[in-house]
Amino acid sequence: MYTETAMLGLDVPLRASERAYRQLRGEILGGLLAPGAALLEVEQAERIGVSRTPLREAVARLITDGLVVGRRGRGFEVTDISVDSISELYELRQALEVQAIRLAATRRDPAPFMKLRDAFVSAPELLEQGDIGVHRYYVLIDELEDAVDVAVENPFLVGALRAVRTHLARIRRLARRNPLRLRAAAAEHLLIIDAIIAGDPSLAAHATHIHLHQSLLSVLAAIEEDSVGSRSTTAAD
Amino acid sequence: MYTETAMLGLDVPLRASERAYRQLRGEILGGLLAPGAALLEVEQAERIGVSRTPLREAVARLITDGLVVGRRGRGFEVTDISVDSISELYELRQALEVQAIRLAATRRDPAPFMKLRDAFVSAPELLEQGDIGVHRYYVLIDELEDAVDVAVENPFLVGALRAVRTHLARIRRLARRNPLRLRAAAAEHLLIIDAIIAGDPSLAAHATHIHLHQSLLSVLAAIEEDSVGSRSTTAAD
DNA sequence: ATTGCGGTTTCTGTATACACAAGAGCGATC
DNA sequence: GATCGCTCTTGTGTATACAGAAACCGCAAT
Repeated sequence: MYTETAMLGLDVPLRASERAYRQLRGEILGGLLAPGAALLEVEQAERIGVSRTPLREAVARLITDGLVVGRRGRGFEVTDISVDSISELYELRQALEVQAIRLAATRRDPAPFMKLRDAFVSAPELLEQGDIGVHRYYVLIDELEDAVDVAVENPFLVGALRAVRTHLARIRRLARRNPLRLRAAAAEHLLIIDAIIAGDPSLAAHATHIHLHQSLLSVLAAIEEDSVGSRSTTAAD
Repeated sequence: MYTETAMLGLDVPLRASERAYRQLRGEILGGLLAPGAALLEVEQAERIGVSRTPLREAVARLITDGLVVGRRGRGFEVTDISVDSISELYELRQALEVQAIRLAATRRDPAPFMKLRDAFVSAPELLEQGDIGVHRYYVLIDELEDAVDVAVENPFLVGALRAVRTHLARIRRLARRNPLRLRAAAAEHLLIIDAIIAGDPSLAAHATHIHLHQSLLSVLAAIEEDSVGSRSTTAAD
C-alpha cells in the first residue's frame, strides 16, 4: 500500500495531519483497526504522536472517505462492511469501471497496454509461484488500473474510481485468494486489454461487465463460506 | 454554545464548522465567490464569525468536494470551471445516472413516480408562467432526483451522484435558461419516468443517456454563445 | 533598468487551554 | 431492593497562542 519510497527525495517533513491520515487509513485498510473499533481523539492523537487538531483533520478526511463514521454521542468508529454494502459498492464500481474502460478504449495510447498484455499473458505461470507470484499479480492489476486512469483523462471519473478502490481494498482482505479464480480473472483482464488495444469500446465494456460480475460472485461466495465457518480460499480479482 | 430550542429541530445546535461550511459552499455555488477567488483563513474566519479552527475544517471539506483547491504557498482558491471539465463531469454523470435510473426502474415503488408523472405532464404549462414557473420546474427536478435516490437504495451510488450534482449547480449558473430547451427536457424526463413506472430498465437507461447527451450539448452551446459575447438563453435541464 | 538579496510581514500548521455536553458511578430515598 | 438524581469524569467543539515558512517590498549592485 504505502511503500516508503526513500528512493524519491520526497522525504520532506510531512504535515502532521497528513501523517495521521495515512497511518489511520493504512491501519483501517490493513485490518489493524477492525470495523466497529472506537476512535477517541485524545487516545489516537497520543498514540500517533500528534496533537488533537491535526488528528481531527485526519478523521474528518476518513469520514468523507467513508472509512469512519461519527457515532451518536461519543467518538467515532471504523465503518463496518456488510454483505449488502459489498453488492452496493459493486453496483457503483460497475458503472464507473465500465465507463472508464469504454473511454480508455476510445482514447488510449496502445503502447502501455501492449506491455501489460505481455505481462498478463504470462500471468498463469506467475500464479504457479505461490505467494510471491500472487503478490506480483496484484501489482500487475495496479499497473493496469493506473494505465486505464491515464488513458481515461478524466479527473472526476478517476477520483470516483479511487474512492471505490479504497473500499475494495478492505473487501479483498475478507475474501482469501483462490488460485482458480485468479487464473480466470487473469483471462478476463486479458480480454479487456485486448479490447482496449483493438479500440473496441463496446467489447471492452462488456468484458468489464462480465469480469465484475464474476468478481462479485467470487467475493460473495468467499464471505458465505467464511460465515459458515470453513476456511475460504476465494479471491476477488 | 446556546441550545436554541426552536420549534423546528433543524436549527438547534449547529456547529460553527458546519455553519462555515454551509455558508462558504452556498456562496461558491451561488457565484458570490467566483472561481479563482482567494480564501484566506483569517479573513474568512472573521467575516463568517468563527475562529480559524472550524473554518479550516470547513475548507478541508470544500477541498474534498472539489470546490476549492489549495494553492502553492499561500491560501486557497475557488476551483474554476473549464469547458473541458464540464464534458468530463458529464462523462461521470452519465455513468452514474444511467446506473441509478436502471436500478430505480428495477426496484422502484411506482407510487411516487406516478405523482411525479402527473407533475411533469403539466410542466409545459408551468413553463409558460415565467420565472416563478421555471423555479417550480427546478423544484420538480429536485423531487425527481430525490425519488430516484430513494428507489436506488444504494448509499455509495447516491453519494457519488450528490457530489456530481454539487458541480452541476455551478455549471447551471453559467448556462442561462432557455424555454425551448426546458420544454424538451421536460419531455425527456417524462419518458424516463414512464420507463421507471413500466419497470423497463433498458428503456429508462437509454432515455437517460439521450437526455444527458442533449443536456450537455445545450450547456456547451450556451457557454459558446456566452464566450462569443451575445447574451445566452440556454439551460441544462 | 534589471536582478539579486535580505528584512519584514503575513499566513499557515500545530499545540494547548477552556467551555459545554453527555455518561457513568454512587448515593439517597421510596 | 430498586429507582431516581446528582456529581464527577471524560470527551468533543472552539478559541487562541506560538513557531516556522513563504511571499512581498525595498535597496543596492551590476
